[in-house]
Amino acid sequence: MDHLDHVLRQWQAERPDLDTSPMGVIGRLSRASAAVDARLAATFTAHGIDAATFDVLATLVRQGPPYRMSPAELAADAMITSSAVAQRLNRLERGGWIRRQPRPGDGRGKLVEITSAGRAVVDQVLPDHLATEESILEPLSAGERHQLAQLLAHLTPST
Amino acid sequence: MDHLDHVLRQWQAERPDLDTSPMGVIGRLSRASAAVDARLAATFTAHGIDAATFDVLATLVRQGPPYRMSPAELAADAMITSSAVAQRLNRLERGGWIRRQPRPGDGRGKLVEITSAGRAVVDQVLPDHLATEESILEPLSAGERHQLAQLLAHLTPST
DNA sequence: CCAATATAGCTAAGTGCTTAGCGTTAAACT
DNA sequence: AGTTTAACGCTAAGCACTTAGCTATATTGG
Repeated sequence: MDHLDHVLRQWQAERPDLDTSPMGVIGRLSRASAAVDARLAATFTAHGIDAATFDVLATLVRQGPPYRMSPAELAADAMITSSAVAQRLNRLERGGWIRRQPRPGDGRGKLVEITSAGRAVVDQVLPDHLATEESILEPLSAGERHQLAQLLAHLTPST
Repeated sequence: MDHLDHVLRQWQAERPDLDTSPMGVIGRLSRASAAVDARLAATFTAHGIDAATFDVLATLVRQGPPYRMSPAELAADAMITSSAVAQRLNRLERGGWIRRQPRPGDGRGKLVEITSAGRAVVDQVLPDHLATEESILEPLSAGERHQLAQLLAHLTPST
């Protein structure tokens, strides 16, 4: 009897003419995501950064050498606007974690490169971050995790 | 081969020393939630409102008569701060969708009551909203929906 | 070739949240 | 009873995003 059970019961009493069952799934998805975000944020705060910072730095690291991406690629990867990327990069550049370089052969473009300080942040935070994710998933068996990932993939068209 | 498969492959190449598999589940959860939110938002926009507005009005309606809640209850239900609730209520009150009344017997408290105009908004939007949710879940069978809800509930401690 | 259009990245302004802190009323403690 | 502490709802300020629109460079099409 979680929160969504209560919500569905209320709807059933107030609007018995409607099939409100989809709310049970979508509502739990929304609340699970918010709960997970909150737990991840705590780890980032403990390391003096936030999720947006880690997101950009980790995305650059996982590209492998030479650890460079265009702002547009970063935007697509993080599912945010190019404007939001520009503002994130301003902060990260002020902090000395990334550098902007001109893109060879295209005077419009830039390449974002992580600095050694930025690499160090990822090296320090990543193990803790993974441990937090692992502890979030602790209630699920390996099979259940796989099953959950599969089901979620069906809700995410073409990303 | 979705986006998360690609991400995991990158991590495997760059940091084979770490078990990055939890990212596959948590990442898909995050992206699925974002994708769902975007689809829901489109329906709300089509009706000239946003998710926050619908959230408050629908929460009041599903309480049943007399459709009243305290701001604190609204905050707990929506998982936002009481400050955010106060600002949402300011907008909704300006729009004529809710009323604030003093709480009998407690000079500190208030009771938020939905107006007939607010009820009308929910009556108009709710069927479309449910249709959108249904279409989001369309790739999943009834059994899979139930399974997904169960798995998500395990990730959401005590809400 | 060169004008028209598209692309890349950015700033400015607007929005809705959070944190911090206020005034008011209720409850708890001596 | 009177003082302290807690609870309630709110505003002010700060923050990270969005949308709108800018400049500069590339590409397309007559």
